[in-house]
Amino acid sequence: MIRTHEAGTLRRSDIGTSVALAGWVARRRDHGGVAFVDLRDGSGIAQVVVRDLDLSVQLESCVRVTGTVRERPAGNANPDLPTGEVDVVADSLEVLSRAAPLPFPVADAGGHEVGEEVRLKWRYLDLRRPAAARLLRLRSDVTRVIRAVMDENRFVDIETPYLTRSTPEGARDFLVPVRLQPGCWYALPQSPQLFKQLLMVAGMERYYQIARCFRDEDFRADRQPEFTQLDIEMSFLDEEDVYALTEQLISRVWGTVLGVDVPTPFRRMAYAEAMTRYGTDKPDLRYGLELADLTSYFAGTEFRIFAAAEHVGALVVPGGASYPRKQLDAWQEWARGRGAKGLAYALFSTAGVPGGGIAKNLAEQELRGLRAAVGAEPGDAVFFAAGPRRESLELLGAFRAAAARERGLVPDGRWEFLWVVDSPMFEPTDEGGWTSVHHPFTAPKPEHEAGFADAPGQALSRAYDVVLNGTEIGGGSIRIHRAGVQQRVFDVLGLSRQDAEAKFGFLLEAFRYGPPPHGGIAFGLDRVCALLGGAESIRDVIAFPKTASGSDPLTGAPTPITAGQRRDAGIDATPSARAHAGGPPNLPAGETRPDEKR
RNA sequence: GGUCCCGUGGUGAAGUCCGGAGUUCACGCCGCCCUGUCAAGGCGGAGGUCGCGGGUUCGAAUCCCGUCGGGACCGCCA
Repeated sequence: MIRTHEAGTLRRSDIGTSVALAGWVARRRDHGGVAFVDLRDGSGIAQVVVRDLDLSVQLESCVRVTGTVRERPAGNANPDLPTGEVDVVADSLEVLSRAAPLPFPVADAGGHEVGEEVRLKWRYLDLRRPAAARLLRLRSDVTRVIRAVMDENRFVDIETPYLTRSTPEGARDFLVPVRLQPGCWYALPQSPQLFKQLLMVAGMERYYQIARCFRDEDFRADRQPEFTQLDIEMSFLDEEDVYALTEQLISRVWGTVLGVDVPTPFRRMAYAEAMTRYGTDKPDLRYGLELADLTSYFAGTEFRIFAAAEHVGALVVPGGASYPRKQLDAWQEWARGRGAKGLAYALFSTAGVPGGGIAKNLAEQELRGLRAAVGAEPGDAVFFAAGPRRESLELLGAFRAAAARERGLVPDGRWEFLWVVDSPMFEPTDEGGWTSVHHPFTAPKPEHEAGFADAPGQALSRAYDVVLNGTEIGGGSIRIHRAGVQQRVFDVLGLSRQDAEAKFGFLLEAFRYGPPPHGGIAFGLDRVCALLGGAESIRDVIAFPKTASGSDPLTGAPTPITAGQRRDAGIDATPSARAHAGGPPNLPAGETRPDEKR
């Protein structure tokens, strides 16, 4: 090594030692006769004292310094630095490589944020900043703990293909042309779902993988076209085995990475209860603010909007009576942005009397009992949503989260884990049919196994989601392992035998050979790391993330291809009859083969 | 596919609503001064197609239309 010590490790005990350091010039303070250089390497920063040496070097140049560790003169220690009691008096300073003028300040001078696009274009400079580098190191800590726990539980780490065919998730696939079979395409996996089930048929019993997944859908702050799952599948298990393993994993990760003690077991809540109390299937339990159901309270009301509604829900906003007009209008605008007509409200005066908003539309005795009915205090505001039950609940659920943020009711440093269980197997489609809430291989609860086909809307599944602070960080299910049950699910989904065969015939074939009862779970590793690190976006925990339009400012990807590449890849080729006969084409879910349409 | 916000020297912002000379602030950069700073300090200086195109106007960073890029959200992502 060309250095003897790491800069951030120097302490009083090193005083008197001759050292060689190598790193980057983070900052320079030149007093003429004496100058100070903050030398940064991966371990931290040490101050180098330079006299009579050439310092004419751009910040962020890479340098090697030799010198002696000295105690700083009395009164000159810097308590903000771990190395602040010492400095290195340089006797040589060698420029290993010069830096060009910087596109943005790497050391956070001025305290201002740098635009994300600029940081991503020079991501390698961005990552020199300790705050950015910290998140990648944290991610590495997380995966190390995960692998340790999975190993202790005798799980087998197995890689599955990235060049494959469509899996049954509902998202669009990324496609890869196949030169050797012009006109044929691989799909990148949306998850290893089918492969891990095949591995259970294969008798691997305990599988896990930290797997890249690909989905060609629009972005969000917590979505990227490629993202990472911790993917787990087990044979001969029931839900409790998944819960126990998950809780062990999470408490170890939180304990090791953050030093936080996560109590187990986690709370559990039925899907229906979560929807009713919080208006979402991933409630944030760091604060109260539960929804109120006023449907029966307003059963006989003269107020048409409430009288006509299937459901009248309400949310009390503490202190909301003092909202200025502007804020009340902003909430209306917020609701319209979510496709609602608005958010009716009433304000409780300090005497507890409701007024404002829709109060004038309500009868005397309705107003009199309102505060007790919704559980409001004087000075609070109550907001109403009336309409179809699910829509009303979801609007209030979203409003609950927004209002909690706006009111400052979301506490820092709390980790509220929750299992959401007993979710429905199916939900209605716009076309009047049914679609899987989870995926088509999710087993029904035993009490719904016989009758789920007769009342698909009532059937509950053996699916489970882990929710943390209002974010879904993982989900999975016990799978169907019996052909008859699987066939009845396909029937409910309106999937013909032919379609089922075309989409995942290879899985059904595998299930003819004694598949074990099995199930599993997958965690969104990027989200987990973002939450652990306090990052605002999963982009911050990905080394080289993409922007919202899917481009990478650093490499410039994606790029057009040349005519030659296009020809070689066989993009425009018609698949040969032989290739076509080799198997059904990669088709998006819900579409039939072109030849079946005729 | 839709809604909203943003785009101004290298960086971050103000200026835009209400048109009047590229104006301002902080950081960075260049030069000079400075022997204990740590966001060092002082003095001086350079640096801008106001994302791009079109329109309105005597005159556009500012108003209008379009477009590109970034971000947030809805749809979508089981």
